[in-house]
Amino acid sequence: MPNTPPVKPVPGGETRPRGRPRDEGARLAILRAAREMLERGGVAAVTMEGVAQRAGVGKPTIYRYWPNAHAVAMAALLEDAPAEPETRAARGALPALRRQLRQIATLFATPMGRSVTMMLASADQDTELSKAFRNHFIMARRTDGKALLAAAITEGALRPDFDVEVALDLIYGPLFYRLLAGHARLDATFTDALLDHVLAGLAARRQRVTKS
Amino acid sequence: MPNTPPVKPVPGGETRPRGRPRDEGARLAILRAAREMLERGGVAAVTMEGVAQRAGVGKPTIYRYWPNAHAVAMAALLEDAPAEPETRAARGALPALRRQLRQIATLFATPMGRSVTMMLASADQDTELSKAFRNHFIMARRTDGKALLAAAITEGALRPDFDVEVALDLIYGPLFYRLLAGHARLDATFTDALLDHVLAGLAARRQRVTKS
Amino acid sequence: MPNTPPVKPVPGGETRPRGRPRDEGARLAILRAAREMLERGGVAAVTMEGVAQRAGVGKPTIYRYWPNAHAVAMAALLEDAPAEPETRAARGALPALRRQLRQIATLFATPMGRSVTMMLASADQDTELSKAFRNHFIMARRTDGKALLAAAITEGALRPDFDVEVALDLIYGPLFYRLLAGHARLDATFTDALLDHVLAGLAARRQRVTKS
Amino acid sequence: MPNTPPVKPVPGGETRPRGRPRDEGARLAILRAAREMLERGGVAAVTMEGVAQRAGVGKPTIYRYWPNAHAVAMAALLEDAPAEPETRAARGALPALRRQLRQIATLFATPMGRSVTMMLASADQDTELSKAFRNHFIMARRTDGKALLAAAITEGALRPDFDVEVALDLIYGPLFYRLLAGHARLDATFTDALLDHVLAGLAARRQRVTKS
DNA sequence: ATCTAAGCGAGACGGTACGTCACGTCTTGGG
DNA sequence: CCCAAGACGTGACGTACCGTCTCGCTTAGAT
Repeated sequence: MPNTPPVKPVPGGETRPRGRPRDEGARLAILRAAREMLERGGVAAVTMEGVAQRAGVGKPTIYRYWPNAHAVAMAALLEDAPAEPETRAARGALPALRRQLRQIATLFATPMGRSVTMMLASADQDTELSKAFRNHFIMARRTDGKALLAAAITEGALRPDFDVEVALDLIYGPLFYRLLAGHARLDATFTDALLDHVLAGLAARRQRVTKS
Repeated sequence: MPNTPPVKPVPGGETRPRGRPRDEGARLAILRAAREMLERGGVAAVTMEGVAQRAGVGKPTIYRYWPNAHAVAMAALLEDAPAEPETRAARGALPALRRQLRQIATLFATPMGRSVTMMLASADQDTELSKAFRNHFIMARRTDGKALLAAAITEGALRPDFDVEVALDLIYGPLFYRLLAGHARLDATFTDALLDHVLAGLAARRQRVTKS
Repeated sequence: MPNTPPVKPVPGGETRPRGRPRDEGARLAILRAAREMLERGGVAAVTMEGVAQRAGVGKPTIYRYWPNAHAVAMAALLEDAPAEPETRAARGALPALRRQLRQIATLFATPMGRSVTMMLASADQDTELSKAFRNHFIMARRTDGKALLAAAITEGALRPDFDVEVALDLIYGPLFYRLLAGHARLDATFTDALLDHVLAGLAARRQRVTKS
Repeated sequence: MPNTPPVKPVPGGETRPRGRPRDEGARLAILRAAREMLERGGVAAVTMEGVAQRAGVGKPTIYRYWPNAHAVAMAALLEDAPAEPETRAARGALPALRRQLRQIATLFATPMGRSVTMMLASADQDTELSKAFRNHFIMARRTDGKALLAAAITEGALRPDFDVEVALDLIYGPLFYRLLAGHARLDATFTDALLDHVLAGLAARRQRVTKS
C-alpha cells in the first residue's frame, strides 16, 4: 500500500492527529444549542435530537464529543460559567468572601442554579467530565474560599487554630441546602447572616468580627 | 402522607365509592417493586413498565395512584423511611442532636441517600407529593433539630440569643453539601466536628465572641 | 394479588389472547403505505420510518407485526396479488395454461414485477414469510400449471410419459430469466412461442422424438 | 471490463495524466476486500466503510473508482469470474453445451451464485457497469450457447428450423428459476434432464438424440 | 532541482434510517 | 368501577453507513 509510514513517530514529539480535524464551530454550535435548551425546560429539555436539530449538526457529531445528553448539558454549563474567581480585594479577605457568597447565591437563584444542582445530584459520579464539573462548580469556589480564609488568618482577622475544611463545609453547605430544600430564600441577607455565624466562632481573640 | 384520600370526601355525605374498590395489595406491590428497582440502578431505573411488570400490575393501575414514574419513586422512598424522630433522650438535647446527625449521615451513605438527593434536586417543585417529600426528608429532621436546640437552650447548654433558623442551616447544610460534592467522607467523625464547630459559637459561656 | 387466575387454561380450548386486541386498521394502513412506496421507488423505498409516517402509525407497531422493512414489503406484495388461479376453462387445459403465462408476463411488466423478483432474490430464504412469499408467487402458479398439464394429459392433448416437474421448470423458468436478464421483451408473443416450443416435444402424436 | 479507462482519452492527444497516478494496488485491495465480504454476508455486507477499513484504503479512493457500494460488489463479482467460455470440444457441440450448464449450476450452488442473482435483480438497470455485469453473467453464456447450438445444427444434430432465441431462453431460464424459487435442487441431474427435454423437440428428423 | 497537480490514508461532517425503549393513553374481557 | 394485559401513537435513544469534505503527505511528470 502506498504511503506506508503515514505518521512519523517522532520520538518525543507530538503525534498530530490524522485526518480531517474536528470542527470547532460544530462543537460551539452544539454547546450553544444545549445552553438555550437548558434555559427553557432545564436538563430534561437537553435531548440529543433537539440539540442536533437546533445546532444544525448530525447526531453522530455530538456523540463524537460526548457520550450522552447528560454530558452535553454538563459541558454547556461548564463552558458557560467563566469562573471569575473572587480575588482578595481592597479591604481584606473577609469582605471578599462575603462577596463570593452573594455571587453564588445570585447564580443559584437563576434557572441555571437548579440545573447545576441537578447535574451534581445525578448519577455517573466518576466520569472525567463529572469530576471536571464538580471541580468547576464546587472545588474552585471552595479553593478560592480556602485562600481567603488563609488570608484572613494572615491578616489577623481569624484565629489560626481551626479546622479549615469543616469551616468551608459550614460556609458553602447551607447554600446547597437552601437550594435543595427550598424552605427559605437564598439571598444576600441569608449569606451575610450565614457568614457572620460561622465566623463568630473563629474570630481572633479580643478582635471583633465587625461588619467585616 | 401520600395519597391518603383516594376518594373525594364528599362533604356531608358518606357516598361510598361505587364499583369495585381499589386493591390496596396492588398499591403495596407497586411500592415494593419501585423500592427494589431504586436500590439497583437508582431513580432512573424506576420505570413504569418495569414496576408494572415486577409488581404484576397493569400500568393504568399505577397511573391511577401516581402521575408519573418520578412520583412513584418518591412515594416508594417516603413509604420506606419511617421517620423515627430522634427524641431528646437521657443525657440532654445536644447528644440527641449529635445522634440525629450521625443517623442522617448513615442514611446518606447508602444508595438510597443519593436517590433522595436526586429527587430533591429534580424538577416539579410544586406538586403536592414533592412538598410531602421535602417535608418528610428535610423539614421533619429540621423540626426535630429545632426542638432539640430549644431544649438545649432551656437546659442552659446554649445561649438564647442566636438565629435558630440560620443555625439549623449550618447544621444540616454541610451534610447535603458533602453528599453532592463528594469531596470528603460523610461519616460520624465529620458530623461530630461539624456540630462542634457550629455549637462553639453558641455555647452559653461567660466569654463571648459577639459583634460588639 | 387480585384476579389471580386471569386466564382460564381451558383444556383443549382456545386461549383467547389477553389485553387489547391488535388493530386491524393499523395493519392495513401499514400495508397500504408500503404498497404505495413500493410503486414509486421499489423495494428500497420501503423504509420503516416512511411507512410509519405515511400510515400514521408508530414504528413499534410495525415491528410488532414484521421484523424489518423487507418483510413489510413482502407482506404488502403478498396482500396485493390475489392469486386468481387460472382454472381450466371452456376449450381445454392448454389454452388455460397459455392464458396463465400471458397473465404472469403482464404482471412482470409492471414495476411490481421487478419488486417481486428482487424479493425472491433477497437473502433470508428460510423465514416463514419468505416461504409464504415463494409459495404465493411461485409455487401457487406452478401448482396451477401442474394441474393444467395433468388435465391436458387426461384430455389426450399431451403424452402421459414425461417428467412434469422439468416441464414446469421449462415453462416458468424463461419468464424469470427474461425479467432478470432483460435481453428481450416479456410479452404474449414470447409466452406463446415459449409454450409452443415446450409442448412441441410433448404432444400426443404418432411420431415421437424420443431417446429410443 | 470495468473501469478500463481511468482517464479521459482526450481525442487527438496523448495528454498523459498529470500528478500522481492511481494506485492499482489500492484498486485490487478494494476488490479483494469486497469479495471477502461478499462471501460472508452477501451483497448487504459490502459496505463502503467495511471495504475501506478491510482494504486499508480511504473511502474517497473507493468513490474515485465506483459510485456506490452496489457497484463495488458488482465489480468484485465481475473480476472474480473469469468467464472461461465452454468451447466446442472433442465430441461435438451438444456435449459442450451440457458441460456449460453443469458448470453454471455449480457456480449457482455457491453463495456467490445467489449474490449474482441479487445483483441482477437489483435496481439501476441502465448504468454502464450494470450492463457489463449482465453481459458477463448472462449474455456471454448465452452467446456461447448460441454458438454451440449453431454448431450442433451444422453437425446435423439439430433441426435447422427452430427459433434459437426461444430455445436459449428455454435452456438458461430454468437455471435462474430454480435458483430464485428454490423448490428443487440445482445440480447436474437437473441440467441434464433439462437439456434432454429441450433438445427432444429440436432433434433432427430420424436422428436420435442420444446421450449427446 | 524545483514546482505543482493529482492520488493517497485518515477521519470528521450533515444526514437518514435503523431497531429499541419507555412514555402515557386506550381498549379489551372479566371480577 | 377496578383490574391485568397489552396494543397504540409518540418521541428520544444510540448505532451504522451514506456520500462529501478537509487535512497533511506522497508521488512523479512538467518546468
